[in-house]
Amino acid sequence: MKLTEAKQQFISSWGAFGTHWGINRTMAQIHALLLVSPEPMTQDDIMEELNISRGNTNMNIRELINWGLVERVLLSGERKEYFLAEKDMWKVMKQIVKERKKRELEPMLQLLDKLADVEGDKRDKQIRTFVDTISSIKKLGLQADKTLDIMIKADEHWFLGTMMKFLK
Amino acid sequence: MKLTEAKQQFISSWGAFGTHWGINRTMAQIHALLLVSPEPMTQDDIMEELNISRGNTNMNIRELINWGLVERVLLSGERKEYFLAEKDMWKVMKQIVKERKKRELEPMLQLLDKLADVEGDKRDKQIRTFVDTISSIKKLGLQADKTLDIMIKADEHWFLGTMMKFLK
DNA sequence: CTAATCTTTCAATATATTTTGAAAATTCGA
DNA sequence: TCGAATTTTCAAAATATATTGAAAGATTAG
Repeated sequence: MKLTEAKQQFISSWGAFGTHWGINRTMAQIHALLLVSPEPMTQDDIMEELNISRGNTNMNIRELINWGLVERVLLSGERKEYFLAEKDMWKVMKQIVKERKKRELEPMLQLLDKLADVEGDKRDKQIRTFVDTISSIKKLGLQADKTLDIMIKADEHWFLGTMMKFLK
Repeated sequence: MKLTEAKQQFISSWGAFGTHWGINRTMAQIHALLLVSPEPMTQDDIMEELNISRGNTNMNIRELINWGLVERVLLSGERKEYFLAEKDMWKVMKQIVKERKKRELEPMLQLLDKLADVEGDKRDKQIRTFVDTISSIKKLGLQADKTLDIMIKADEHWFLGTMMKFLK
């Protein structure tokens, strides 16, 4: 397969993939494009390559920067901004995990805390089921929270190596 | 907090949560409702409780069944179908992981395999970056695949116990 | 300071997804 | 087998989300 075709396929699949994870197609496509680009790219480069509008490009680059996946680069002597994606996929994964944990898991755990102490007779079946469900979700959530925290801090080799030994 | 309010909040947040994970709001809400319901419920019960149409209810219940999160229950002497959610959250999580792995991770790994052998001079910077990126995504993906497989087969106590030892 | 270049915003538009509800299909008791 | 009860389907409508592009805002070279 030729590079151009492979690149197209990668960008398009990464985009489709993103939509399953609550990330919009364009954001994922820009990310994919920058991931396989050896050099930093400008907004215009990206617009042209993906055939999308200036506004759309701008918004989604910004979002990628918020997620910590892309950084602005200033090339000396150039007026334009260039954009560069983090290429170390372990770091990329940790960054995504970190953000999603902050944006989703942590608020959910807070909510579960509030919901856990519902009033009423604990012998009531409705109440008991509610409390039990909430508390088992919370237990699993806390477990995940801890595990992810360690992963976020970990070095790739240590983490994967140790993990593999344990899970064998 | 009263049970009714707590339930409302749980259902509504679980729905919002779902949308961040590529699951539609209604499907997540029905799941939440069934998770905290001690008894199996009928389609009509669900429609009424969530104020949604018959068609919508039916479609999403079926989708939950496809995901293996809800099962049909026939109560003796009753014509109607009842629906019951798996309450063991460890099993629920394993089931979700299993399905997403099959639907998303595995196809992605297949694609990466195809993309990995792009033609061309490996000294070309474009090609090298492409190949390197693809192969490091693949490496991480395979790692995840293995880990998730172990988790899917694992018993909760063994898995969490091992994790905890590992993470200390 | 000015003008050219570049970036950001956002209302309007386009697209995609979800929901409805009525009709068709199925199921099952009598 | 009939017909009432129940489930399923799916085209149309409603809603939600993403995209455009032109205008406004910001930045910097000269």
